[in-house]
Amino acid sequence: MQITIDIDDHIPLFAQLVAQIKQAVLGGSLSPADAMPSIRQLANDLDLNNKTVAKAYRLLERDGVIEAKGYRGSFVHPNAKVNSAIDLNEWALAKLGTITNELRDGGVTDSEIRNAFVKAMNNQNTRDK
Amino acid sequence: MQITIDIDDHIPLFAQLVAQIKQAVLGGSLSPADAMPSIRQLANDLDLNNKTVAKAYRLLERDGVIEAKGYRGSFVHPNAKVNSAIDLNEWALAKLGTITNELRDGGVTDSEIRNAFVKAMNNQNTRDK
DNA sequence: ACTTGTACCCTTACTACTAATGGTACATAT
DNA sequence: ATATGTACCATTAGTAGTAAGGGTACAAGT
Repeated sequence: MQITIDIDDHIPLFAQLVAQIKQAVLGGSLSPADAMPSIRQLANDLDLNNKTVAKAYRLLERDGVIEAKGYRGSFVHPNAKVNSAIDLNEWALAKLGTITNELRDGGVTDSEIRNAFVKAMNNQNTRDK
Repeated sequence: MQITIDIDDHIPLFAQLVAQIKQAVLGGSLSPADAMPSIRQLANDLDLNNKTVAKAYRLLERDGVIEAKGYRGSFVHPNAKVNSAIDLNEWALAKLGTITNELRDGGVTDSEIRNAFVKAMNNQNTRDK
């Protein structure tokens, strides 16, 4: 597994990590059940902060690419290859692109769309609390 | 038509104006074909900036509550009463609330939803240019 | 001349995110 | 003891939106 981080890139560091690890899985250089380097280890190797790597790992686990097993470390998920091909962000982008188009076509202002969006997000937050 | 503006209210001034004018239409104190005060006139009366009133009028016209007739002034729209009951913002809120709920249930992070949203808005902008 | 809506220019103050960093601490195991 | 993922506390700097105000100008018509 080779990972190169470009701190001058406009893509966030954690996102570069996530993308490259998914690529490694898809390319076969990472296989299911392989042990991942520990968060602290990888952060040290790549000269990143623990938090940045931890964030990437958290997202990777949510996406079913790796499995965190507490003190035993993290491992490549059994279904990693399939799950790496699924892009939640693209899904979100497509979904949101569809309605924002619909709203704009309906005459709703960009400002109003943005306002309604933050309201929608806040409603969910208070609902969950 | 009585309008009271509360500058200490958290609701934006232009929004207070829009809401109260719609209320006046629904309540019957403003009827179709009635002449609206001019933007500058109303701004003066309510001690608001021209821009604030102009923004309210722009939104009211888009909603089909008033009709702007250039140098002749603005008038209450023939279908004002029906159109005043339609709330584009509520429609937008409902639409966006549905999608954001769906995305959150799908495991997408709030941050990711927000990022995808701004991306979706930007895509539309570049598409329109 | 005067008023109408409208369209630009720009500025101010505010709000709310984001990414990233740093530090501390915890339970769970070996 | 040591290492694991994880969960808090916090700050810094940057981005991007908002509402509102100020000014200037225009064409269209009276």
